[in-house]
Amino acid sequence: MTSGKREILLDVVRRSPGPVSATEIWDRMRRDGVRIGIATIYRILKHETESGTLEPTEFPGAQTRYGIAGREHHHHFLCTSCDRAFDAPGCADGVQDIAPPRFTVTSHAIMLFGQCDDCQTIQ
Amino acid sequence: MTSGKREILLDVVRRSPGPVSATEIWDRMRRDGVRIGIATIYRILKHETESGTLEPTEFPGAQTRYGIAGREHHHHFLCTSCDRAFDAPGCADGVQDIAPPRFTVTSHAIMLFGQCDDCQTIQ
DNA sequence: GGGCGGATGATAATGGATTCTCACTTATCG
DNA sequence: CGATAAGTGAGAATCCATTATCATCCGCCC
Repeated sequence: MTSGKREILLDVVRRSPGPVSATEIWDRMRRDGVRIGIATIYRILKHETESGTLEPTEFPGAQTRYGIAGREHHHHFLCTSCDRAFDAPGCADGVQDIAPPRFTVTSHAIMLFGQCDDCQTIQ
Repeated sequence: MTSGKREILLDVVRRSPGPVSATEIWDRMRRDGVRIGIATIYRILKHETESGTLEPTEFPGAQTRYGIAGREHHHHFLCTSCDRAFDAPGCADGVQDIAPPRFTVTSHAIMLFGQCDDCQTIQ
């Protein structure tokens, strides 16, 4: 059950600069020569999410991406050129203050869009 | 082409406290006694978006919602009880400062989650 | 080696949002 | 009124992410 593929998958996530989607993981693993099906990717992702190792992040109009769980509060940057997600450390002051009066805020998400360093040198 | 339904739809959007989805508009219009199909809703939404009257906003794991375009910079609150979206005026200081070094930020989105005023009195 | 159970891959199935199709209605204008 | 064009509704079709199915494979114990 604790197969090698699970560890390889986790390594892919750990080495990524931000959360990755099932198909991104799939592509990466196959490119690395690992023979694996998309179903297994989803199986491992589900399992690791339930066991608290991975943490899903939903992006608007995109697949769910997964990152290592339990890290410091942070947000995300989405490159509109290469469509990759990156972690953005920290937060912004007064984020929750913009909520309408009498609303209770339990969590929040900040998403930045633009060009990552790779993409702006190329473009 | 400038049918009455188009104006009714726009009124539904104008009167909403935040962006609304195609099905929310559909439900509302039918409840108001308007006989309309979901296809027409999507047709109008597409047309008004292209003509710059409406502005789509994508929410993580939810349908696209539409609001009146061209208003002041603002963000959104999503009530996790009734699943409605609300406009949240203003912004937070230093939002873009959390981007990784050398990244170019072209836009950003802040999403707050929690209970709207209606839902917290009920629950 | 044989057999058993869990893991796996290919692919079919599902679910939900959106778009397409097409027959039918409505508007326009002479 | 009559004819043509535009608008519309119902439902089929599509698209995509995710899940289910099931035959096969692999490791392990006897």
